[in-house]
Amino acid sequence: MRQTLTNTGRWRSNGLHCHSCAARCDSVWSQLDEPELDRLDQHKSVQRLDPGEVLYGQGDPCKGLFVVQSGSLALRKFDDSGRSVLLRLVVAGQAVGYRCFFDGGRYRAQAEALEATRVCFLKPTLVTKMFEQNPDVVRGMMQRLARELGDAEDRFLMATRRSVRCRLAHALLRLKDHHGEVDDEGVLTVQLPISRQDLADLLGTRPETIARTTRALEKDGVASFHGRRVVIPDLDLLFDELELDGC
Amino acid sequence: MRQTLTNTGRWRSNGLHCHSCAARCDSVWSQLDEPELDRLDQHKSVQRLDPGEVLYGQGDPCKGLFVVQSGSLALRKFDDSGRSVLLRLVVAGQAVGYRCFFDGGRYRAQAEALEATRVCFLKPTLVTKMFEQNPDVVRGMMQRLARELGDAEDRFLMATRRSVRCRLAHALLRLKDHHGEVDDEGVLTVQLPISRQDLADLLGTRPETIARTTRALEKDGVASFHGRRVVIPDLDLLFDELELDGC
DNA sequence: CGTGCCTTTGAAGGTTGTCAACTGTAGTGG
DNA sequence: CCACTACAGTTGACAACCTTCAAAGGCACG
Repeated sequence: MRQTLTNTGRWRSNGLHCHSCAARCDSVWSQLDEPELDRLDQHKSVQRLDPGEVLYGQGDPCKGLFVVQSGSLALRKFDDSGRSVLLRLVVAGQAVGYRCFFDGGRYRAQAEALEATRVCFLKPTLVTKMFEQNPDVVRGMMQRLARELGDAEDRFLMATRRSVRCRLAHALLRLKDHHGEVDDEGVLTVQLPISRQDLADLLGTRPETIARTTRALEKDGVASFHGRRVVIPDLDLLFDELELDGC
Repeated sequence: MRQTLTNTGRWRSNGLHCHSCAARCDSVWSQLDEPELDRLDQHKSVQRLDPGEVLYGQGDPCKGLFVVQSGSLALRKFDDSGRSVLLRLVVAGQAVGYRCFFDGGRYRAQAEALEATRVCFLKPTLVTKMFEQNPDVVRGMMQRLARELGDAEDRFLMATRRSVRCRLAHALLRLKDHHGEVDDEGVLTVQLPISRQDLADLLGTRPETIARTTRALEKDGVASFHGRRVVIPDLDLLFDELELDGC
C-alpha cells in the first residue's frame, strides 16, 4: 500500500481513489463529476483510527469535514458532569463534522472510532470551493441536516414519552438496516456495532437497565442476546413492541 | 388597514412592507437588498392566526416557508398514541417550515399559534429563487439548521440525564432572553408564553410534575410562580440549579 | 493464570407517571 | 348579575419505572 507524507505531518494511506471508493455511492458525493473527484482526491488526506480513538473532541474548533471511508464512528456528547449520550453512529460513506462546519462554532460532540476506521479529511477551503461549484452537493447537505434535525426531534419524543423497552426495540429495528442479516429460515440476526454501555448511551439510559430489558425481551421470546449478536426469530414481535401500551 | 384578495382566496392584511418589518432585522432576511425585499413583499401573503389555531399539521405536505411577523408559534410533535412534546417556540422574525422545505418530505411537527399571530407565507418557487440569488441567505439557513440540530441534541442529553427540576431551571434561563424583564431592584420577571401543560411538553414531562417542581423551587426561594408570571429574585440561585448533583 | 473491564444480577431507593379528587378561573347563558 | 359549565392547574396517594449501589460472573488481554 502506497504511503505518502501529508502536510499535516501524519502518515497516511491514500487508500482508495475517490473515484473507486465504494463508500461514495451512498453519499452526497455521488453527484460529483470526474474533475471534481480528481481534485477531491488530490487534496484529501486519509487518517487511520484505532478502536476507541478520538477523531475530534467536544469543544475543539472545527477542523474541516470528515468522511468515513471504512469502519465506523460514534458521535458522543458530554454534559458538564461527564455524563454522556451517543447521538449517532456514522458508517462508511457518511460525513462527520458538517454540523459544526455550517454552524461555524466548535464541535458540540466528540467523534470516536468504534472499530479500526479510515477517515478522509477535507480542508475547509476545499469544502467551501466544492460547495460553491456544486449546488447539488449543498442541497444534499441541507437535506441531510434537515433529516438529522427531524431524527433528533423524534429521539426527544421517544426518550421522554416511551419506555426503555420500546426504545430498545426501535433501536434494533434501525440497526438491522446496516447491521442485520436474514438467514434461510427468515430469522434476523443483528450484529450490534456497540457495547452495552454505548447502547445505554444511545437510548439515554444505564447499562443495568439495558441488561434487564434485554433479559425481559428474551423471556418474552422477542429476541435473544448473545454478546453483540441479537437473534430475532419474528420481526413482527419486535414491531409489536412499538405499539404496546407501556411504550 | 388595506385589504387585498390573494390568489389563495384568503383575505389578507399586507401589514408591514418587508422593508419596514421590524421582525426582519433579527433574521436571515436582514441580508436582502432593496429589490429583493420588494419582490418578497409583492409575492408574500399574510395570514392571521387565532390563539391555538394550527398553521400546518404533522404529516401535511410542505406548503412553503413561513415567517412570523408578530405573535408567536409553537412546534408540537405527536407520536402514534397522541402523546406530544413541544420542540420549539417561534417568535417574530423567525422562520417556520424550513426543516421540511429542505427535507423535501412532509411536516414532522405541527405549528400552532400561541397567541394572535401574523405569519408571512412564501411559496416554494419564490423561496427557491431567492436562495439561488442570495447565497448569504442559504448560508444563514444552513447555520440555523446546524444550530437547531445542536440544540436538539443538547435537549436529548438534558432530557435523559437531568432531573425535571434542572430542566425547568434551564428552560427559565432560556425563556428570560425573550420573555424576561429586570426591574429597578434587579429582580427578574419572566412572563411565560405557554401554559403549564405546554411547559410540561417542552420539558418532556407531565403537568403534575411541573406543579410539584415549581412548588419545590418556591419552597427553596429560587423562584415564585403566579400564573404565567415567574419572579426570580436572584439569578445566581437559578444558575446553581444547573450545577447541582441531582441535575 | 491473574488482572482489569464489561456485563449481569440483586436489593433498595428515588424520581416520575398515573389516577382521582379538588380548586380556581374563564366563558356562557339564563 | 349570577349560576352553570368546562377546563386548566393543583394536590395527594400510589405504583411503576428507572437509577443507584454493591457484588458476582464472564471475557479478553497481558
